[in-house]
Amino acid sequence: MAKDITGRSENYSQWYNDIVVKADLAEQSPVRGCMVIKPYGYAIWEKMQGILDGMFKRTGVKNAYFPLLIPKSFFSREAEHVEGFAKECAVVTHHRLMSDPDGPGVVVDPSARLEEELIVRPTSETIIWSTYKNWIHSWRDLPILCNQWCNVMRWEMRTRLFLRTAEFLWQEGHTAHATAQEAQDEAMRMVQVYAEFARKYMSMPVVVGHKSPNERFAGALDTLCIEALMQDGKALQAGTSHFLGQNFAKSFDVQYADKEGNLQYVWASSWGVSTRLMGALVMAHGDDNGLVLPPALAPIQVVMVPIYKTDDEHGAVLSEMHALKKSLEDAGHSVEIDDRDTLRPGFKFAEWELKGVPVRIAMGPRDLENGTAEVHRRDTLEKESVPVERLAGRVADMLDDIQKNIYAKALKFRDENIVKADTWDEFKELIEKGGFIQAHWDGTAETEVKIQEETKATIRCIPIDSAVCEEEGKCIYTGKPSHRRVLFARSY
RNA sequence: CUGGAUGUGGCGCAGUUGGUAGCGCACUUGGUUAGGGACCAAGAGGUCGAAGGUUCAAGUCCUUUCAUCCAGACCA
Repeated sequence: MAKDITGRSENYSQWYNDIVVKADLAEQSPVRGCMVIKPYGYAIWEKMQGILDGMFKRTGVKNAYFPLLIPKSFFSREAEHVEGFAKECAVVTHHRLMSDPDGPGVVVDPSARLEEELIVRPTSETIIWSTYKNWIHSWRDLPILCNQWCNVMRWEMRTRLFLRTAEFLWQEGHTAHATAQEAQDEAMRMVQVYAEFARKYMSMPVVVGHKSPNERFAGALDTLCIEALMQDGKALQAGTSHFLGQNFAKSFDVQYADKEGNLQYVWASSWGVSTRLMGALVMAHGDDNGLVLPPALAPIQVVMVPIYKTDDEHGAVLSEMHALKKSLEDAGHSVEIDDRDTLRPGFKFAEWELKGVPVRIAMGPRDLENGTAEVHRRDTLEKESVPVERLAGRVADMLDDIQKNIYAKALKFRDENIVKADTWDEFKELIEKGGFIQAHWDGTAETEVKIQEETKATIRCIPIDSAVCEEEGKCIYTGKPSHRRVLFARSY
């Protein structure tokens, strides 16, 4: 009911929601548009955080934390930036509650109105740049490479768990540099970090590219992104990295004295990924049995299910399992023994599959007799009987293989769904099938908007790492000359 | 804000021409089971989104209102 790109798609939302809820990742909170991330889901996010954080730090980035609330006036400074966000924000207007004079409960104390409203951050550029002003005086203070892990809030009209929620968790990096080149390099470096993370750890292929001017982040001169293809044929923007030029430096008056003693505005980049990556993970690999987690991000990589009838058998299986667990843990795997005695094995099998645990080991009296264990892998659903002494090695190989296999599978899927369109009719037909379409575009915003209006397709990116796109041609919509193909898709 | 739909135990739903609420799952207890989502028995749980109206009688009809979901506008 979930996957193939040709048929359904109406059921896909349902499938996605089911998995997110049933696999214990998250649920809707009573507050409209907000989300409760449950322990199992959060454990995956923590793994993502840990890996990304390490990758950032290896490039010299340091973590910091800036306030949740931003004075409204800060948003009046950078006109272009404000255009992008100001409309859909939560605003704090009062600072005190009082008992309701007309009954039980509390009301907002009208006398506690703030002189200046505070905005719940939709992103932190403004507060960070107003702070950077104090940090930056000389060329010796640069570059500044800061990241923060935090929550942000955007008052979205329609929300979907992980993919679009009013409040979400993310990291936002904000860097300040002496030269345009350095800031551009930083933006490029970070989008490559995101691409590596997606490919290596999430086992999710991505296309790296530039956003068209229309799709650019408000206030940016260039926006780089990674775009992934979901199993229903829609694209998902999984991370962005912006070259901000001197816009914020000028708005917040951040200047430094260069080696010659001249005052210069600094150059900026910002970059971020969010809990949306969780949604990407679900949609990139999930199947009809539930979630499929890449071993690198699975909170539990191996789950063991004991099978027994009598107490004696239970004890024997369990002691064998504890020994195996130890050897697997010594090899660096995270292992859990599911010893809940109220549930039957079949139920546990189904439940752990739903949660996407990569490898399952079942052991029962039969195995004890033979000195084996039944090993099951989540990605292919194949079972094999493995002698206990070879188990540790087999599991290590299998985890490795799953990580690679689901990448290969996702890559194959994506490559099968990147097609070229050379005429407008062809384009309109292909876009209905889903997937990425490589097509020529005349480079104008008007054409882009027209194409979107007629087909709901947007330019996902102008790829930087695809030689196929470099060629002369004619815009599919206007017929005007074009020097390269760009990537179109319908998207989340 | 525009268009469509839905509100009934924790979840998913049924409820006919109005007659005073029922099913599945989950839950509790006891037992039998256990190598792919067990079964039997007993039990607990709802003033049917809210307010008002029609009627001898409203989950059902009428009015108002609120909420949620889907499709748009906005967006990572």
